[in-house]
Parts: sequence; structure tokens; C-alpha cells
Amino acid sequence: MAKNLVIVESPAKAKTIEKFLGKDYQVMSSFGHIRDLEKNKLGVDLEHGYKPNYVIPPDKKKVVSQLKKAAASADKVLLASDEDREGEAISWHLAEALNLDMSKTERIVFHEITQGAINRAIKNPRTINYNLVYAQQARRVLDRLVGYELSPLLWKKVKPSLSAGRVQSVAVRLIVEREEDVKKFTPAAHFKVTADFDANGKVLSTELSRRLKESKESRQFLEHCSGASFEVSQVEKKPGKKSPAAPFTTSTLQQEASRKLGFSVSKTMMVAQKLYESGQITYMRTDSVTLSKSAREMAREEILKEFGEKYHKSRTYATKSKGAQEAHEAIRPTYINKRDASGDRDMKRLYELIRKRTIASQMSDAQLEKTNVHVDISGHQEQFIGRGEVIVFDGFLKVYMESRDEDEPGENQQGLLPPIKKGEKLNAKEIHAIERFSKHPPRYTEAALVKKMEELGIGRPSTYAPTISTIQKREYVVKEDRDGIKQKYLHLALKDNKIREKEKHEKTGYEKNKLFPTDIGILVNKFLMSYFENIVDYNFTAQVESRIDKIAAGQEEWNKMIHDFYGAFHATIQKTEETTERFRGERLLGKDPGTGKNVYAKVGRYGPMIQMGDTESEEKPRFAGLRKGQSLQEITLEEALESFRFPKELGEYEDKIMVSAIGRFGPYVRHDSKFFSIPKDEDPLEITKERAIELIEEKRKRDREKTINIFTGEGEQKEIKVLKGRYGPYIVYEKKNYRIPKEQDPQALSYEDCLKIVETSGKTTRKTPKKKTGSSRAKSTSRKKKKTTGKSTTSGKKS
DNA sequence: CAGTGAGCGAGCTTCCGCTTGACTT
Repeated sequence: MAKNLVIVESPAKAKTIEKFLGKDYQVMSSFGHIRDLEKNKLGVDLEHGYKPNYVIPPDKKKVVSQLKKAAASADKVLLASDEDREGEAISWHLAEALNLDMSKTERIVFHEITQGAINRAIKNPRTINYNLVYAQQARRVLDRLVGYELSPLLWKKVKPSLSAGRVQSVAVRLIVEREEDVKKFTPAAHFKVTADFDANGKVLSTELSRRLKESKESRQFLEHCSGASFEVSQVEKKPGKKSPAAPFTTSTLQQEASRKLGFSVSKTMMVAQKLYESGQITYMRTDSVTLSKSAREMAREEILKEFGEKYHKSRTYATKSKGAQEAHEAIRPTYINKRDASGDRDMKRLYELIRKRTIASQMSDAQLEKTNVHVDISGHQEQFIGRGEVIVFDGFLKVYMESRDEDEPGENQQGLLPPIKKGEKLNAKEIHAIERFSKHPPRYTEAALVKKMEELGIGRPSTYAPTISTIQKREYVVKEDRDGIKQKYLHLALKDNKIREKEKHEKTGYEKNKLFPTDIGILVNKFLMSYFENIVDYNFTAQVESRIDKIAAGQEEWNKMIHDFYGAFHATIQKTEETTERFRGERLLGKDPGTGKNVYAKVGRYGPMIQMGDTESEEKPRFAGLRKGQSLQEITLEEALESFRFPKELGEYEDKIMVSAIGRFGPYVRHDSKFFSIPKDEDPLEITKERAIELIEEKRKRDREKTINIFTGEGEQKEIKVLKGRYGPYIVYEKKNYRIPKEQDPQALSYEDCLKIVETSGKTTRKTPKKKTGSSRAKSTSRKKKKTTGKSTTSGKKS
């Protein structure tokens, strides 16, 4: 019997709603978009109204053919992709790619996966909203034009394989500019004065109402205090309250998982994906803070059961972020009464976070009482102030408290203050004046960058994590720990009427897992800021979005919007290409005292480097890559000259010469045409003959340990190695790796056994792609040898 | 996967947003 076919975007969703729909419905998944602009070309016809050329990517062929088959035998096809721009486009692409009969096709949408919502959706089908499809198309084409015209310009002017785009380039700009702010920053010193008073046997800790500027002023103040008397002049109490944070979106989940669990952005998404696939949480890529009615009801029951009526407050939240499309619910447990997740430790921890946040969002405010105690100082107009905060009613705090980023203000206060009355005289036990320094703005963590991007409306829940990995992969930014610097500070203390003064040291400015721009990132940003300021403008996306909204509302043609943008943009591309030189960030460091040649720091084809001598001169210049920790901006002539002490001869070992140098992958020792890496915490200039021999022997030992067997090839035979690696034993043959089937004992394999394994698994890897067999970037497991995709008659669009 | 870097010129790289596995050394 023919069924109705429902197509959704995600297989996990398909599985869930299949249960609600009964046997007349078959539910399948499209796995996201099924068509896209062709990958290796612009894919946009500039001469004919920017007509997009859509193709089915190789990894989607299988899904599309399966869907096609199912659609052909179905009574009716229901397109149930998400109700946003991208979702609408997916439905349209499905209709096109599957060749659907539109008289038997319906478009349905639902925001939550419940029986009621799905029934309602089925009863209220609509047709495809072409305005939304055009809006998505405009977004897609614009991003393609920006990315595919800017990137090649970078290859020419800066360095091959770089990339630029509407989203990633702004992310890089944020990090570059924050680093500039950090570098520009000069810490200002001040003295923080605190006093501990004896309040009827208990300690009252207070801080002076004003921070003092200098050590002299602090000294004078302490001297004054040593003879002064102290009296409580005021005790004020005011009520306060705290409210819970909204349920999680992708962005806030990434931030909290980073702060509370130390997860990277991509780790959070991987763990959340596992929870989603096992049916334990709702969809994890969302910009919505909305909880469905049934979810709020579940939360209410949990709260009543566990804490009682007093702790419950039904709340709805409104999204604040720009450009939110709210096709899904907030991230929450599927069943809020399920206390613990099943799965590994990370899954359990993330689930607990999500569950607590969800429940807290439906709980009452916490009621606080804030107390400020003012202490007068005789003969001085400043006061000491003690701040206390007591929780009168804990409310949602019983369950969950959102953490703060380091740049967000927080009051330093204590809990309960000792009982104290106005007019009471106090004795100061100790008074301290400690020198403090203002802090530079914090560098971004991954999660803090996501937060900023969301504020600017740049990127989407599905792209935050990939964007962050792209800018790291391009080596525009690096995630690093950096050691702080030792800072000295002055500590003045008044105790028992004696003032003591001490110079102390502290480590400050330690950075963990922060994003730093690289030389390349800084240079590319400078290039874009010079010639394409509008693209890296923080408001560019917002402006684009408002035009796209007009398209979605049917008030503007999508290709008119593209045309308005493209004219000026393309002209700038051409002009920049023709009129500018290579953009190398070149700095003349000085002259080499030995030869009198100029020494430059600049970016070359392989990255930042030092050049000695001029390219125009007869003699070829010498080159050297930058070493770890060096930067184009800061390297000095002296440091640069050191790099030319490579390659450096270290002496002989086993009758072969040893040489240290710095290569593509960092410093190394070469011996007998083999390479031995120098650990990155060692200075390659300091490597001695003895240390080099150690490195060689250590590497040999490691190799021996991972070797199971070696067959040295003779005559026709090639060498075969059986090794054990991270993923179990494997075979190396002609520089390629092959996995050994589980049932075979790697120890016992003969040469012929190995060859057999190589041959049988040979189908997965192709060596040299002949012409253009499409981008076989991953291992395409298709057994069919496809002919080249026909000669595409490249339309000579640019004459 | 390792000693590059100028220049010659072939052929390659690249975007953002939807969504999961297949596979890694």
C-alpha cells in the first residue's frame, strides 16, 4: 500500500515523529541541504541575473536517489523542513531535485515535536513560500560572491589558500582588534584600602570608599588611621532580587559549558549531538529561548514535587539576539523529570547543566537582603564600607546560577555581616593598602567570541563552531595558553599601630585557552580593512539582513539586491587586483653588520619569514622562517640575524654528519637524511651534539616500540612495515597506510598476507586524481569508476 | 610531511548554512 512520505531535515527527528504519525506515513530525512552551488566554480551566472547553478554534491547523491524512489511510490509528499529561510529553501530544492508533482506535494511546519503540534501541521498544509526561498538564495549567492572573489584576491596579493568571507573575516577582525587593545593598554596603578574591624568578637571586613592613587597618599592615610577612631555612622538594609537566566540557546550553552565545564565550543556541540541523537535533549542548534507549553508543564511538576509551590513561577522568555529565526525550541531535556542522562561522563555533565538551567528558568526569583555598613574615620572625610548580602529566599538559586565572564562586572561582597548598630565604636584590627593594576580587556575565548558574534548577528547556531575552527585552520588565529608576567606591587599594612611596607610579586595576565591573532591573521585583516572595509564592517551582515527581510516579505527582487551590492564590490576587486602590489607586511629591520645587506621581516608564500639581501640584487637573498613565539610585528634585527645561523653543523654521529635547522614543521635535526624534531620548548640554537644524539636515539626507540614487523623488499618487492598506531595495528606500503582486519594477528602476517590486505582495501584510495574527478576530498567509497563529469563547456564569461 | 621563499607557469586553494557519519595513524 502506498504511504505518505514526510521529509524532515534530521534523521533523529524523523525517528521521533514517525512514532506520532502511524503506519500511513513514512518519514525520511534529507540530512540538511541536498543541493548547493557547484563547488569548484563561482556557480553564479553573472550575465544572466545572477542565476545560481545548483548541483547535488557527491555525498548527497545517495540520499537524493533514495528520496526520489520513495517519493515516486508515495501518495503524497509532505515537506516538513524547518520553518525558516534555510528550511524553506530545503523544501524547494527537494521539490526541484526530486521532480515532485506539486499537486501531490504539501509544505508543513511545526515548532515542537508533540502529537498535537504534528497533527495540527498535517491539517494545515501550505505551499512553498517562494519569497523565503529567494531570500535564502540571495543570502547564499551573496556569500558565494564575497567568498569566491575575495579569497582568490588574497591568494594573489597575500598568500595562497587563504580565505575571506562575510562571517569569518569579521570574527578575525574582532580578535585582531582586541589584541591591539591589549597591546595599547597601559595598566594604571591604584591602591585598594581594606580594613578589618573587631565587631563584638566577629570580623567586619570593609573597603575604603575611594581608591587611593599613590603610595605616598596611602602611607599618609595609614598614618592618619593609626591615631584615628572609628564609628559606625550608618547601617542600611535594602531588599534585592535575582532572576533566572533564559533556557539555553546554542550560543548560551556554548558559553556556559565553556565556563562551567571547560568545554571547547566544538566539544559542546559534539556532546550535545550525542544527547540529541539518543533522544535525551531537544535540538541543539537553535536561537530560540522558548519552551513549549508541555515543557513548561513538565518543569512545573518537577519543581512542585521537589521544592514546592513557593519555588515555581511560570515564565516565558523573549529572544534578544539579532536575526533570530526561531525554528526550534530552546535546548532542554526531552523529559525534564529524567534526572540523569545515560551515556558517558561528558554527556551526563552537559545534560545536568541543561536540565538545571531549564528547571531554574521556571522558578521564582531569589530574594536578597543587602546590608551596607558605613564606618566614619575621625578627622577624615572618607568612609570604610562593608557590604553584605544575605539570601532571604533562595528561589531558583537552589538549582542553578549562571557564571560570569571575566569582563563582566561583579561586586565583591561577603555574606552575612556581624550584627552591628549605628553609633558603635570599632577597633581596627588591620588596615591594608595594596597596590593594584587596572586590567587590559580580556582576550576572547572561543565561547566569548561566539557571544560577540551573536550580538552582532553574525553567523548562525549551526556555524559558530565550524567558523571558529575555520579561522584556526587558516592560521588566522591560534588558541593558546600564555604565561603571565611577574608584576611587583607594594603592600602597606597597619597593625598594632605599626606601618609595615613590603614589595611583593605576583603573576598576572595568565591566559588560558584564549584566541590570539597570528601574523597572517593580522596582515589579512589589514588588507581587508584597507580595501574592503565595508565587508568587514560590523554592520555589514545587519544591513544585508534587512535587505533580505524585504525579499522575504516580497518587497524586493532578490537579484536586484545582489546587483546593487555586486557592482561596486566587483569594481573594487578588479581595481585592487590591478593597482596594488603584493601585500607582505614588510618591515625593514636594519642591516646585517657582517655583509651590510638589508634584513626584512615579511610574509612569503609559506608564511612569515626573514629575508637577508634584496631580491633585485645580483646575489640571491637568504631566507629563514620565523621561530616559535616570534612575530613580524615585534622581531628585532638581533633576533632575526640569529635565524641565519642555520643550518648549523653539530658534528658527526655514526660517521654521518648532523645538522640542525628550521623547516616547515619547526626545528629539527637531520642525520643520514632522516629528520628528528626538536621539542618546541627547546631553543634550536642551543642544541648540542650530545643532545642531538639523544634526540636521534629517542626517536629510534619510539620507532622500535611501534614496529611489529618489517619486510625489506627485494627485487620486485617493495618494503612493507607492520606498525602499531593510535587506532591499532596497520600496514605501511608505498607510503600509504592500510588497516589490518580485526580477526588477523598482525604478528603472524607474512609478506603475502600483507600484500593481500593492501590489494583488497585498495579500492578506498585513489592516488593521483587524473584530471578533475570532482573533489574527492574525502575517500569516496563509491566503487563505480565514474567518467569525468563530461566536459563542461566553460563559458568564457570574462573575455 | 621537512633544507621552500624572487620568478617562470601549470594546477590547486575559497564562501555560509543545513545535516551526519566514515575514517583517521
